[in-house]
Amino acid sequence: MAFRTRFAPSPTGYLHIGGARTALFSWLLARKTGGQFLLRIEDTDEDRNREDAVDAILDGLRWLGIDWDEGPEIGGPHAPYRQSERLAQYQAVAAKLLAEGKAYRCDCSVDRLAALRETAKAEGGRRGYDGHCRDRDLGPDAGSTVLRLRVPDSRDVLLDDLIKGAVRWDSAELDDFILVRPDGMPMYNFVVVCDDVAMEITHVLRGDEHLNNTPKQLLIYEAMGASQPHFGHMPLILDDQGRKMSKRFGDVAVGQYRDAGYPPEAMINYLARLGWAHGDAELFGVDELIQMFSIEGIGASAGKWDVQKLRWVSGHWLKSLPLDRVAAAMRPIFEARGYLLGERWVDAVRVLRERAHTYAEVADQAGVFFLADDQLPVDADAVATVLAPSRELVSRAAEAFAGVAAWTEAELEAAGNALCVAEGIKLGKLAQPLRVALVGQKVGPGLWQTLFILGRETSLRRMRRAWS
RNA sequence: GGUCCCAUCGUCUAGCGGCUAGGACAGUGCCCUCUCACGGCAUAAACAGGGGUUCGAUUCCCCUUGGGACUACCA
Repeated sequence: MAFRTRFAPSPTGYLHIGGARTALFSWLLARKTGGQFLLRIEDTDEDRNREDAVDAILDGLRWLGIDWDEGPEIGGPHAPYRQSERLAQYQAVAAKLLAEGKAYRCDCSVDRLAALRETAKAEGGRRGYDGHCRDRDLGPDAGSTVLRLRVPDSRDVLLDDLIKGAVRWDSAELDDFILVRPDGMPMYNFVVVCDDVAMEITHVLRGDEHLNNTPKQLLIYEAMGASQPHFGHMPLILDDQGRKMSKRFGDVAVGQYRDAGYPPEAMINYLARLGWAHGDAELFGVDELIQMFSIEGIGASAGKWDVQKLRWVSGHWLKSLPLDRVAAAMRPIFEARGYLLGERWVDAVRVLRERAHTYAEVADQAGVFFLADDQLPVDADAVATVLAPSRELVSRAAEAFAGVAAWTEAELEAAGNALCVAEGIKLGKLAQPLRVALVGQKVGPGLWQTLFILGRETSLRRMRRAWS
């Protein structure tokens, strides 16, 4: 069966990792079943409605490689895909509900409502709104009115959730909630249902925080006489405090991870594994995910965001992706740092990615190759304790390497080993001071690789100068 | 407060009545080695508690406890 799924973010200005994950799961389901994945912008709240806020979300999805079959920018058979442009449709549904007596007008003041909520809370729960206008049958000339749904007095509202299983509510717990505001702007629960019906969505995957909205929406489907889609409420992503991930925690926008140098493949892989499992497998490429993904594999309990594991996953992809892809991703990062890329910069990427976990780490370590000598951060302590006692040796090494015919790792290694034999020392005795001379640090890639990437000229210059 | 959800190593999880409770990240130790990484090997680490059901519960049911979400004329 082909699923029609959707992701319906509100324009917050960034793609939240929780949203990214529900989008990913929904997308995976659509791709797996040969169905469609749609994107819809929930922008009925005029207060926060900016075009660039939408773009940030689209950019995040695009970066992850999540494409949509219908939605902003590409349109589709159910256009428009912005709720702010679908007002007429909601009004038509509202008018029908009103005409059929499924909904009614209410002119209670916000003050009265607030007072009602207060007492309801103080007295221990139940409805906040008392149904005051329920049977007053207010007409169109009643002034400022909201439209409320007539909720059954006390009846079971059942949900068979794809992830949570059977959930039941008593409609007595629900208010005659508001469908449309006095100014004609429809409320969230109402538009969601209208759109999911209109767009023929078959499977709704969304965050757990929406579980309590579901009975209201179920009642709206009933009032509309529309058939309901399947619902799956995904467990939340928690921060290290065990709370729902929020801006307050720090890095909740996928853009922050992109900027921090995580490859999208890593983000996809980690996001997928957080809350979903396929046996013991940990590493998944997108194609594998599409093939392996299943709703049954989604867990019911919330999970904590673990940057350590993300980093490990990222390290895997950094090493596994085609070298040219990684190099292409690295280039702008190198340039942004003002690196002077020599002819062997791709070799540097090849060597460095084996020891890094993110693009940023590669860039950090690449400085020793691409920064001018006087820009290099030199470890003074290393120079004093490791290099200084062996300056003579390093300068003899410079002459030995100067005689190498072809500046290749193999030749360099041969020359280095020959020098050790001639000096009667072990490689370690030569390598450490040499490394400090070459890169100004005690740690770094293998000596032969370092020499090769640095090139003859720079290598010899740094050995001869030896930071003195 | 009310409604709802959740509960296996520190973390992500496997388990779908009978297992020495498995894997991965992180931790620790060893190996590899020109350093740091990478990698390899090893090690430590969990079924929240109490009742049931059952020949037998991590697994099914109930309660307790603990966590979380929601509780707008926001989405």
